[in-house]
Amino acid sequence: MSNKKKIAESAISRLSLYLRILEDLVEEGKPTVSSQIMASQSGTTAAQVRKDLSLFGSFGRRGLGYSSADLVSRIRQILGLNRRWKIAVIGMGRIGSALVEHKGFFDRGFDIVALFDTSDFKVGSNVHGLKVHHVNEIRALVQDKNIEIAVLTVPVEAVTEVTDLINGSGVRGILNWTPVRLAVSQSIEVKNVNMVMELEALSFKLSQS
Amino acid sequence: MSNKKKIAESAISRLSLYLRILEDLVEEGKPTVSSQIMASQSGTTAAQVRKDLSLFGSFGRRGLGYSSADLVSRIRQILGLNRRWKIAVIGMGRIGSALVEHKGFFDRGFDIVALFDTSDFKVGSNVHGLKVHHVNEIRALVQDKNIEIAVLTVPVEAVTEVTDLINGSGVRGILNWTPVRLAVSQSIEVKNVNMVMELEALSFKLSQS
DNA sequence: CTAATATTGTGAAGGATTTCACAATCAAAA
DNA sequence: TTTTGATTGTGAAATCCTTCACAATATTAG
Repeated sequence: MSNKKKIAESAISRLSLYLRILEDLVEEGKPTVSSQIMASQSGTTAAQVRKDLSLFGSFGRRGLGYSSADLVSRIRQILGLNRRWKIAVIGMGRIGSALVEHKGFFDRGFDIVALFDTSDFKVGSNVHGLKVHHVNEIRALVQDKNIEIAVLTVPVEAVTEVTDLINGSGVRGILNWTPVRLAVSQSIEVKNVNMVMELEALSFKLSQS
Repeated sequence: MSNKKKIAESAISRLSLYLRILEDLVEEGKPTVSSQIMASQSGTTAAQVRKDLSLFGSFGRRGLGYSSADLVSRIRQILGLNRRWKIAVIGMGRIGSALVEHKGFFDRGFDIVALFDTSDFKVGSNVHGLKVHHVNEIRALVQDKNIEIAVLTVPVEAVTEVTDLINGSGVRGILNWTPVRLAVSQSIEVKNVNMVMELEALSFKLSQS
């Protein structure tokens, strides 16, 4: 499935947005939708919506618009959401545990199937019905349960140890909550989420005006 | 302070990144730093680093590089971090409460000074030493405490009610954790943080390869 | 004092993304 | 059947962002 055409990151996150909007429209019983409607609901332009979709094919009908239900399944297909993903959460601090108990992931196709921590105090305990394992067991459990994505919520001090364990474990993607650039093998996809950086961007904008 | 020159979002988040790197370098006692070092530590190019900085002035010395400490204070100035920001967290679910207890915000200049929720069950309780107020009190407390930023972690059903209360309350920026586009007055800056969208972007990349 | 080496700041080039604008197509109305 | 109105898909243009490349400037060594 090696697709050569380069797709912009920004196009992908808009697709994610369109998907949510379309699902709502289907729920509301709207059978068709125009690029204009999607644009206004997602805060972009109709041309942008059409261009984004055209990167992957011609899904609409001229003069008529798009079938909402069809577009939902097209976008799910494009984003790789026509299946479920197994994920591990590494780091059972406050944020890690809050994420585990968050229903939103399951609802959208992501199953949290394993939890890890470095502290002996937490290892062995239960979070939301799942046992917390020691990070040393990452490799074994990833292979055993076919886990492809790891959500990393450990403290900065633990990052080196944990990334070493993740490398070569079989994990293919990481959602990194730590404020550290991860030193992982090139083949692992990393997405960084950084609350403080977002607040700093807000701070910049507020200082401008 | 109305600066007309348009600065790219991406440049700002890199600046945030450089700041963290520079602070570490100062800590390590490195008095100067080159664009090359900043680049390799932040995963970009030396030219990009210099261009980013040059958007705001000439902070280095040819042949020598930049003074780490000076650059820290320049970037803090640029990002509006030469002051503390007061923030409110609205929505005391699992994620909201986890954020409140997270030390990282305080450490980097953001003080959580008020908490809100819609549920009578939670209102009146204490989270991390702060009383939880009813969202109806948003306006009064924002004005009283001079709060400028709100972090929104309420469930989707509550978004409309809460954004109505935020509009005109005096809040100037929102860090929005809900998967909903907020209908707020144009003068309010919104930054969206969406865990599921990040996972979907990972899903896309993993499906490509 | 001169040469060698390091490194910034920046205009210009190159590349990527967004917007424009319009032919193509469809349904419904006349 | 023809016209009208809606709407897509997409090259081309415009805009935005990144990279290149080099003059300018600093230090150090000889």
